[in-house]
Amino acid sequence: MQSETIENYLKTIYHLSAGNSNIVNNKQLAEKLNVIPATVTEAVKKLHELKLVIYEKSYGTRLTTSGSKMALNIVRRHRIWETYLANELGFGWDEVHEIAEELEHIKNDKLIKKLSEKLGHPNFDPHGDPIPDEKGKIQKSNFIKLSEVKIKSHYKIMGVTDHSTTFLKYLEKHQLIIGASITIKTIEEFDNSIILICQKKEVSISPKAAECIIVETL
Amino acid sequence: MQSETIENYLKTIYHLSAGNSNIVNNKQLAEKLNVIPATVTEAVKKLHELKLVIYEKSYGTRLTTSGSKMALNIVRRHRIWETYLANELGFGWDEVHEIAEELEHIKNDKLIKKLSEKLGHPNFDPHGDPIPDEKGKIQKSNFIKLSEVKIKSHYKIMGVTDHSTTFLKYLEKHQLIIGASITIKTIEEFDNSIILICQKKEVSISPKAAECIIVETL
DNA sequence: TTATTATTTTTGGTTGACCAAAATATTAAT
DNA sequence: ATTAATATTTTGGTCAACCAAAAATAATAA
Repeated sequence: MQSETIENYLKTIYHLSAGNSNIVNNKQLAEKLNVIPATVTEAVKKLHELKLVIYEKSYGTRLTTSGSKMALNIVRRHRIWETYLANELGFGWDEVHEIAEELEHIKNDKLIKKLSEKLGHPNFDPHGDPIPDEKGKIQKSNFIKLSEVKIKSHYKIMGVTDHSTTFLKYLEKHQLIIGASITIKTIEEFDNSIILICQKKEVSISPKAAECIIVETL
Repeated sequence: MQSETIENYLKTIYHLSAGNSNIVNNKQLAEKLNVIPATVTEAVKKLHELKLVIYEKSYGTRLTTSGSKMALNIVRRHRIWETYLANELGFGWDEVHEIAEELEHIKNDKLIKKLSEKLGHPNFDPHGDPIPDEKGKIQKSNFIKLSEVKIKSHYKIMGVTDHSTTFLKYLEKHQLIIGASITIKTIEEFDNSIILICQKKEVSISPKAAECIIVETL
């Protein structure tokens, strides 16, 4: 198995299992990786052989300790590059994800070390996502999804979990900026839309979008 | 054909034909690309189909205009990255080549543009090799190989054509530094070694090494 | 100009990553 | 518990990039 293929599978399993070692099924994986489920079956069998995942037939796949270590390393590389592109090279935070998808596969520890150094060893990328350190440790915080907030409370927008250009454009349109403080006004009974105050403006956010926005409890 | 494979073939053909459209043969190509000649035959046939090279059976291969354009673009990316790694990230000039071999395949024009911009649009990389501009134009200069110098003349060391670590270590050992001024003392009749003065020290350079060192006539 | 050597090409085969369609499992619904 | 709907796996096959060995071609030397 090619190292880039392995990395893409591990990374995707990691994301789908939400960092924990939750079980991931073939269909989800196939969708994210743009292949058909049959291809995933083949792949996870091989990853099992390599002891990077535990694959249980017709049930699902989860990362082993060493698979998880590798995944965290890829996530680190990705997020370091994203941060570097945004902070040092002046890319917009809606542009960096795509480029980082390619850059993350360059395997040179010294390179990542230098980039991290230059950035002052950041713990979060421009999307607000945490950057694992060299050992894979993630700085955890009291971040929750916007869909989980309580009414009348105050939060700070910290990041997103969807990096698609369409979603980032949506945020821009609604003037939701990373770092902005928000107050939850109400939550619509009808459709669970969240009405919040951001930069003095009242904004309505759909439940789908709220699932993808990370806020910090203030 | 995969884009990375194409790029590696074009780049190698470019280098072996010394920038001109000289004919390159399969054996040379195979050696540089670490494949067997039979594999090269297959590949150049396909590149011919793609109109990136002109391949004449049992004779050799040369770049077409569009193949040359692509090759120059790859060379540009490679050298921009080398320069960036050395100048902005503090890598040694003997380390950058290897990393740039990977980075050169990331296709994002804006990225290279930003890097070049940050570097002040350099025309030469840390090895002294010229960096083609966006249009593929190479800044030419009165550079010659150290093996072609005249006795008693003065030159400046501008770069090398061999980027192997062993060679770069050799240079360091002989205190040959990019940018240093040198004077040719004599050329040994016996073996064509070049005796030169560099940083007040007398150094003897073998013909083989002299082939790989680029100097500028002062 | 033939013989020898070197290079190139052809032929047949492998491996990795994929797919389509058929066959099994699993899960959910009646 | 049986059927229907979903998800998974198996089977057979493709395509790109490679190799080994044999055959063909070209270059060089005798």
